Amino acid sequence: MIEPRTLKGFRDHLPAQALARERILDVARQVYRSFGFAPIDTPALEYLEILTGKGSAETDKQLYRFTDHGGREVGMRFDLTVPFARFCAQHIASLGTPFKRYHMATVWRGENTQRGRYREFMQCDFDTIGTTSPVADLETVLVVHDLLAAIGIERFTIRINDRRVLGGVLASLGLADRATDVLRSLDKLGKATRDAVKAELIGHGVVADAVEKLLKMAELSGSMADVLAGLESLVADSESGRAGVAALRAILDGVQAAGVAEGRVVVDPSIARGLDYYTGIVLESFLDDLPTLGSICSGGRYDNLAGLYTKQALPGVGASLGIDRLLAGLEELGKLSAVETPAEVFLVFFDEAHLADYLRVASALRAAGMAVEFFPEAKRVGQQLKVAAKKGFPAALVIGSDEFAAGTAQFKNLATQQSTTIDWHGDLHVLVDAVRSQMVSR
RNA sequence: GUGGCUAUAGCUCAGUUGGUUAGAGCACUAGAUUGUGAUUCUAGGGGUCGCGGGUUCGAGUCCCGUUAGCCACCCCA
Repeated sequence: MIEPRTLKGFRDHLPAQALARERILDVARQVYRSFGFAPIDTPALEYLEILTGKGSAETDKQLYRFTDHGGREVGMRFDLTVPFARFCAQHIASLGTPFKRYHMATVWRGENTQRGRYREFMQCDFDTIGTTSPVADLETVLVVHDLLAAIGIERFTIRINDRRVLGGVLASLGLADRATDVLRSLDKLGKATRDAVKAELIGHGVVADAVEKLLKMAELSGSMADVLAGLESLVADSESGRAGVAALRAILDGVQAAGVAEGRVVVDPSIARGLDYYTGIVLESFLDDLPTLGSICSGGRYDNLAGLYTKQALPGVGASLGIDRLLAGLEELGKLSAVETPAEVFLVFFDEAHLADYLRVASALRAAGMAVEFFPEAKRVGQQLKVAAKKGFPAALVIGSDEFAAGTAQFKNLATQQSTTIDWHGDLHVLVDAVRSQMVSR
């Protein structure tokens, strides 16, 4: 016998989890579409050169790669951004700009696993390309907000910053050439201790005076107005830095105008993001009840998405929801439902002689838009109800020979164990209407 | 990829300085009960002790390796 097992970092999804996943995917699809983003898809496999071209040494290491049967060097996509860049280089001429798309698909990274970190996981990206409008930046933040809210997360925070602010501060400190290292160190504030970050910065050759200024920047706090004012004074001598602060201010004003609750979107000068292609706003979002999980939805603005594949400059802005990390978080917080069925009505198979009647009833309910599971075996009623309750059906419909004779049915609320009698006199329309109203008032 | 912790039934766990045939609760199956999820009672299925070596008269227990999970680094969703 072969031992059944799954690869490290790869997982099976049982119904309870798969239902939760699909629900979030449905919500994401709905929110993206509500802003006019259109769906696309790309292959899981790409020519290796497409994927390795822009990647850092790190992503190259994490790439799943192999030689296919035709001798081609291929790789599995490790994010949705790089394939999208290739996609745009090939198709933007026929799509036109600005172009808004969403893409929800599986990606693979051969890195070490941890809580909320897998080797196979799904990303739900959306991007607006071909425009440098600040409205697109604002809209990106609004989409993330609406998405997390629509998923039903009550406590979350979207943290935004602007690379130009960081760049301005670094330039004024003469650290532009060490930007990546410095930003990565600053990014650890909140996770590592202040002294550890300090030591790391000094290790990067930052002089003590500059270290203090960097920490002062990253630790700016108070009202949003205070933070923005603080940043403004730090970047006073940098034109792009001032532009960055203005952009952040515009986003805060915009989300307020759009009716986003206070505190949901905040400026956090320590948000840098490791990815070095970001050039404007950057954003990360966190579950307030589980900040150590890491960001569940991140993104930002970039100047040139597809420079490796086309001469056409394609600026854009977008973000990505990490649905598997989010699910790991929701599960840890006990916010995932244990329901194992997508159906609402469990139809008990009571009396074998009435099989045809059960099939008619089930069909009528389905035609009316209800999901119905008809139990395939005429086993004991108690057993069938037990199964139904365990799987989380909200309701069961019990119609035995007595009920068929009397033209009635028992509608059983499986959560409260209470039954009500439906008089349908053999008229399926009456039965369907009654079940529907019972489901609603349940 | 580097380092640390962990692994016994479907789940949660017990298992004595190494000593007979590895246990409990819950869950599951059948029956008491051929018309209703509980309770009770009866019977039952299910474990190569993650896997592979080693030490020993004897290993679930000690040692080494390996796989997986978790944690830290790194990076990120």
